[in-house]
Amino acid sequence: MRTRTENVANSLRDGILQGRYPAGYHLQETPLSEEMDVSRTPVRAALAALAAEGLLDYVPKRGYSVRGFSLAEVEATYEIRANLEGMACRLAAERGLDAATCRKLEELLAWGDAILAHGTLRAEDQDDWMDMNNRFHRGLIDAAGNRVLLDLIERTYSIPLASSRVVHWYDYFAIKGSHDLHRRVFDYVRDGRGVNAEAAMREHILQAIDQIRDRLEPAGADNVVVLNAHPIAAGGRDAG
Amino acid sequence: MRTRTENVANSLRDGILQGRYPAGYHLQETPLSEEMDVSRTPVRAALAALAAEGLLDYVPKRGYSVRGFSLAEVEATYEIRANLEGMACRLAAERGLDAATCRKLEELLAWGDAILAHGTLRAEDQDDWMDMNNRFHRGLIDAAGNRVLLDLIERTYSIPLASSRVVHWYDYFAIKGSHDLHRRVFDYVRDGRGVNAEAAMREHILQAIDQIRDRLEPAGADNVVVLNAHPIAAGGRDAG
DNA sequence: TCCGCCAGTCATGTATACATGAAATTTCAG
DNA sequence: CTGAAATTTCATGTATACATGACTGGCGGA
Repeated sequence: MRTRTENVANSLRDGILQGRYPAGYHLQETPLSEEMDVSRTPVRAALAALAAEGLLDYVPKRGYSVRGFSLAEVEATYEIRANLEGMACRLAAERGLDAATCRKLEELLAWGDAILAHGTLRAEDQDDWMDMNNRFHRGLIDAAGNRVLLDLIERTYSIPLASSRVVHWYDYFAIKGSHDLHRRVFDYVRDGRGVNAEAAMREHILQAIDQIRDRLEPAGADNVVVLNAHPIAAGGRDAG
Repeated sequence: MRTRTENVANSLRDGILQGRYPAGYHLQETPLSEEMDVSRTPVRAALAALAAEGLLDYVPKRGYSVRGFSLAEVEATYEIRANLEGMACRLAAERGLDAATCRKLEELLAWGDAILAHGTLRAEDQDDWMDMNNRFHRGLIDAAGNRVLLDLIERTYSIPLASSRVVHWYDYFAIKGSHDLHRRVFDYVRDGRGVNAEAAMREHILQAIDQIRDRLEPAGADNVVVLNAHPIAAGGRDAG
């Protein structure tokens, strides 16, 4: 973290993703600047950045409010991610992996093997898994060598329930299946089989939708803070 | 245009898309604020907004530079747009068109019929066509009722050569073919045939890639200002 | 009682001064 | 003359004061 703007943006992003600021909440510059002990300038810049990421709604002269997401939007996000990351794998396969990338991905797969070797999901491994998973996906996306694709994929990660920090860490066999697909994707990419790589990555990501749905529907959609948006409405300055 | 920030952003966006600021050009706050006769504050906000749109590169403490796009990136953008807008049509078909939307889309199709009725492409019709085309696509996307999808699609429009302002207005039969596909897409959506609607929209957008390629390759990629990025490099403060 | 106008309040928009730190230049040792 | 360290320069980062305009609440008329 270099600039205060970045600090504030990270702090706000955490707050939003953790649900500390509920959907519709009106984020005001002055209170935030006092809480964070900076001036309004970096707060304004951070709010603008988060709005551009899609986490906030913005209306000129009215300010920023926390955006909500419907279950349909979360599902669409996963479907889109599946398409985009699948495409990235296809491009990476067509382009070919350089030796360093190949080695790095193999190491990440070995890391995954190590985590799963216990035969059960240990809570203390969850962060490691998330880290490994993010690096693996990112490695493949980078291997596609297409920044437009990277940008759009990153944007799908910014949607709360589709965030790369969300790991559905409760079913050993689901995680194991994920890892197996990682390996298959890698093999396909390495062997230049773009179409197969694309399909395998799509399958891998689309599985996550079911996990999301399984988790949300029994709980009821209202239980999820990020759902059901209430953008700043006329006639309610501090609505939220 | 309400705020100065928006004015500056629009002005800069035009300049970038028209190639007045070449790829790699370092946009500095003070000179811009003097040119545009505003303070640095709205200029900064506008630069941040354009960077978030993906038109500029940003490095903390170094500033903003015009981003370049490779032909591969432009092609990928169209492929992605084809997927996303196809998906939008599928969702719209599954959801069903309300009467007002249905009527509006039919009017837009009739507008297209009228433009093409001359049997030849008249230069003065180009803006009308672009307007009609944008409204038609936007109408379908809105009908999908999914803002995440809308956001991502809009982002694909912000890439220079994939911008909604680019119309390949030089081949009557290509335009006529476009229009016929519009009509087929609409019919499928209206009739609730989501899969067909998706396929037709994909076909429609993927055709544009060929037109882009046909236009760029004979001219040589270097002829195109937005290609071949030169992001701000270490050792070149005013590198351009 | 209800509607609409008016002024007050306050959040956002903008200008400007100062702080910070990266790049360019100069200086000096070898 | 070469190279590196110190200095200078200046663009960006931040704080703060002021401007603008949207919501609020009260007043008066219907």
